[in-house]
Amino acid sequence: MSVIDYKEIEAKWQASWKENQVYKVDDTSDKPKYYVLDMFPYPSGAGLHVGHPLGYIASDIFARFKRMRGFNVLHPMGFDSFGLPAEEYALQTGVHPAKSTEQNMTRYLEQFSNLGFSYDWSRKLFTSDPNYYKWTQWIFTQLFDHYFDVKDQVAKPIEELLAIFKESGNASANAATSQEETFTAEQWKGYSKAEQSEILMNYRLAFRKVGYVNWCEELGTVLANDQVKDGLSERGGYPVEQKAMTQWYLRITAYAERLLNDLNDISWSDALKTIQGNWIGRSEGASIEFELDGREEKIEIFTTRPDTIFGATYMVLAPLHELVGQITTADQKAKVEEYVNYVKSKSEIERMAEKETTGCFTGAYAINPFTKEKVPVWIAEYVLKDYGTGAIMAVPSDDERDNNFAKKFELPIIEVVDKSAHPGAGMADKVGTMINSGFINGMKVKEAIKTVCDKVKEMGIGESHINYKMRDANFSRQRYWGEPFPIEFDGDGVPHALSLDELPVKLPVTNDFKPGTGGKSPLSRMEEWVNSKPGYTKETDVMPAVAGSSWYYLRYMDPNNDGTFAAKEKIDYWQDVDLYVGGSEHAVAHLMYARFWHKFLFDKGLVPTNEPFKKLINQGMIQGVIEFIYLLKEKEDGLSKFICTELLSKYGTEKDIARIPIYVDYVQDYGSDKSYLNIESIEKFIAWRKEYADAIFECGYGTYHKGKFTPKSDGACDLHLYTHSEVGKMSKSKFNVINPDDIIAQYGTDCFRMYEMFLGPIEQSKPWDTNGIEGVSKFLKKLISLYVNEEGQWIVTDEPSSDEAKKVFHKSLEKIQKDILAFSMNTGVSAFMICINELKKLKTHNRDILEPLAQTIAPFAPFLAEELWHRLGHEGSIHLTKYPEVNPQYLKEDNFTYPICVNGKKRALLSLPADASKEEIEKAALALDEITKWLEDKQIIKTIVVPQKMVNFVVK
RNA sequence: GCCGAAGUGGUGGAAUUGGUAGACACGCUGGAUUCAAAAUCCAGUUCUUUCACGAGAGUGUGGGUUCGAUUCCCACCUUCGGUACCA
Repeated sequence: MSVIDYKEIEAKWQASWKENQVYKVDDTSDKPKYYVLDMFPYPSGAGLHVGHPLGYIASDIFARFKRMRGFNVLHPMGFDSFGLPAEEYALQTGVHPAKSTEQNMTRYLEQFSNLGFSYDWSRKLFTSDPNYYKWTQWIFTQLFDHYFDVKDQVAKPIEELLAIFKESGNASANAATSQEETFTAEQWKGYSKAEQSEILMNYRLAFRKVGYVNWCEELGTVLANDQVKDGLSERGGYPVEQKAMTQWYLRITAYAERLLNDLNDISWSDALKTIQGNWIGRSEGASIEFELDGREEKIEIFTTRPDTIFGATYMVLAPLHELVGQITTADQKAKVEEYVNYVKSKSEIERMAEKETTGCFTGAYAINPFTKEKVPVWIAEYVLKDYGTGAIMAVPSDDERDNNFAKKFELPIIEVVDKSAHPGAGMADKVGTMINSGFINGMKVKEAIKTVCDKVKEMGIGESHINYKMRDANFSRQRYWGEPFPIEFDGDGVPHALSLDELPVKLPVTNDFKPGTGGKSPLSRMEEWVNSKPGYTKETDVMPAVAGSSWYYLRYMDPNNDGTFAAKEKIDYWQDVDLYVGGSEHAVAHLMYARFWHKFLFDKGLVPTNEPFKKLINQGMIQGVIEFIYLLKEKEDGLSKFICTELLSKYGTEKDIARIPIYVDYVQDYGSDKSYLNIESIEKFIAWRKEYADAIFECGYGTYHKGKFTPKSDGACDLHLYTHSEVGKMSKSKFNVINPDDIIAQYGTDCFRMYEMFLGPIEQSKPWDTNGIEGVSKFLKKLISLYVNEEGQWIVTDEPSSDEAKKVFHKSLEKIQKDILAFSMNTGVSAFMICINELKKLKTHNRDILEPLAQTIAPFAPFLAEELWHRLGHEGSIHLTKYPEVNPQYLKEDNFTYPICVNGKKRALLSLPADASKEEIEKAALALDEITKWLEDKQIIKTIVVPQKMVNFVVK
């Protein structure tokens, strides 16, 4: 037992900090502001797991450091409390999501408190709170009421667009749009209200269009991608197909250019910027129309290589392209339908990952506008409906996938680019000289691209076009536990945004969360709610979880404001997030949507900055071990059968076997190569999954069935059913969540905090283990022993410390500060360990070192530091004191130890004065016996002397 | 498939702009203390070879640039994250 009882001091200081509101922050101050934000968690039923605090601890250290460095630090926390798991739980148990979510939040709050974070809890928010989602809904109505002016690159009120339509139709409007037809002012005025509304949908930043969802007929519901495995529903294993449905979307594509360009202005990692850039996927090219042989319809394609059009020997449409049904010939109809059904049974990700080349001929032919040749029109899963125009001209000579496809289906390949002058250039490289290409023969690729673009424009069949891979964001969920849309439809089915005084549209209370009919949300069945306003019906879809998280960082600035989403003067003070820390798994979705919303609010003059998160750090994930047991897909004599991993080959291939994840706690030696289930484990498993009570469990030593173990031969060992272990995300659905609670109870919060930091670089992912925690625990005890002896006596003296001890401290202080600023917390902890080891050796008990030492470690070990501070005789919190300054006087080194190398290999060490000249260094090195023996009979060709680095002799 | 990241002792990891590979810990081995254990302290611990001194090899694999490469370049392998409805 340590001389300081961490449980006692944790309770004491938690209460004291709360009572004295140590971490409460004002919205005005003479100090410079600093905003440190953590990605808020979804309050899962499994509780906060050991992966969450990794980023939270690091940002807390940073926030505490900044505070002690004289900044006014905003460091808030809240909950992303809308989400699918709570609704799934409600479906299974009948517990209302609001209730389970609240319970989970209470649990999280306790865990947060135990972790000693310096959050200003008076700013707590959660996205499922009507006082919060009122403003989420309000921002949505603003998106609905705006369009994007492409020329000015700014959002404008829809009224301005209406004025343009009335004045001169839509041809002159520079708006981001999905509208294809043009109309005149007269035509516009002649349209009905419903028709006008339909057209405006093609302009609004929040709009409705048809999109595809994962539809499961058996379950009567729409499924998340996460809930679909191998084309079957995870729950029940029923078929899932792509179903068309009218849904809400956000026109994020309008902001693509700004989202891309403004990446240059923010301090994010290059990797993350690259990911976002690739996600936006800007590509320059041309859209070109191909006529169909003997038909009215035309196929519009997008290509980045218009120069290769003479090599376009076939066309490919996305299988879900609307033209497919129209152009397919009678004799190909059956085959095409079969193929489309096959594609519909697969998720997009599965289709993209498909290694095998698949496709189907439609029977139709298009006309290459330049060669006038008839080219066959195919459909294939490698062309995606939502990318570009959902159709391509295939040029097998210059595109890898087209090439594979052409080879497989024996389609012609015409070489059109001579790359002989560019050895090593790949198919996709835009270099070479055009051949077999009519009027562009002999041109360089770049020139040919421009020439073809000009030509198609002249011919009236196309134009230069910038395409983005990024798609508009599907914003509808056919679910209950999300923000209701602030939208009502009138008698003509025209949607209207509700005004602010009608918000929030509260989620109706119900205990029945089953989906509505035809894939509609559960809300559709609540007729009273849907029809509460005479003559109107409410939208019954709800918003996705990204809605609430797209602007929450602004609400923290003014969390309780009922008159606006956040008061202007408070936003003007806090501006934006200076440092944002969160998991790398959010690299695109959340960060892209939040940037989009922020830019929209900026356009409206509601926020003063163009980007929300100045600096961002992506922490790696703490992974868990996922344990699986193998279940035969076919029952044996009507009984389920689980088999040991070692028997896998006996029972056929992976195809015949399902992998069932199991609670890691049930598994013996989990995570190791030899993880296994014994009889006790199986009994726990059966108690949990009662449907397997009758199952047979077979391992190499025997079988277990209904409580009885039958060995295979006499004297066989116990049951050892080996399991399959994998490393993966910690998740409730994988039954592998490890909570920090037990570790904190055993070692204390300060130790847990420092251990998580000691694990390794913050950005790196790694599986959780507690192997090294003893070392950190010992370190803290050693630290305490500088202040208090084993008998519990206070041993700090007022005598001045030695220069040697001061040197140790100030060198450590310098390193630690540098590490905190670089977010290199693991090396910071190491620096503390080295510092304490040396101070211990020097028997340092002097107040002039131990006081600043306590302040130095305060951001890392807040409880212990506070306790020591008070025992040192101070009133008030250590966390509100000023961080110690480095005294450069103690950083100087008199000597440097040189490695002396021969041919790059270290042969000796030599300590010399730090200011020794090159000549002196060389001379001293050559005098060493260890070196002369390597130089005998050899000739020195070159001598490299780098002061304060090394010496190298090159010999022959 | 595509995009991004990582790969260093038995383990987690360290190593300024290319300059002593393995800091700091865990584990292990031996010793001290103890009736014994825990705890604590001391010493050792990349591998091969050697009684030892020493020598050789070594940062996922294969090449390259350099006096010198964990670090830079090329090709590949493995693992993890994302891939638009998990959050």
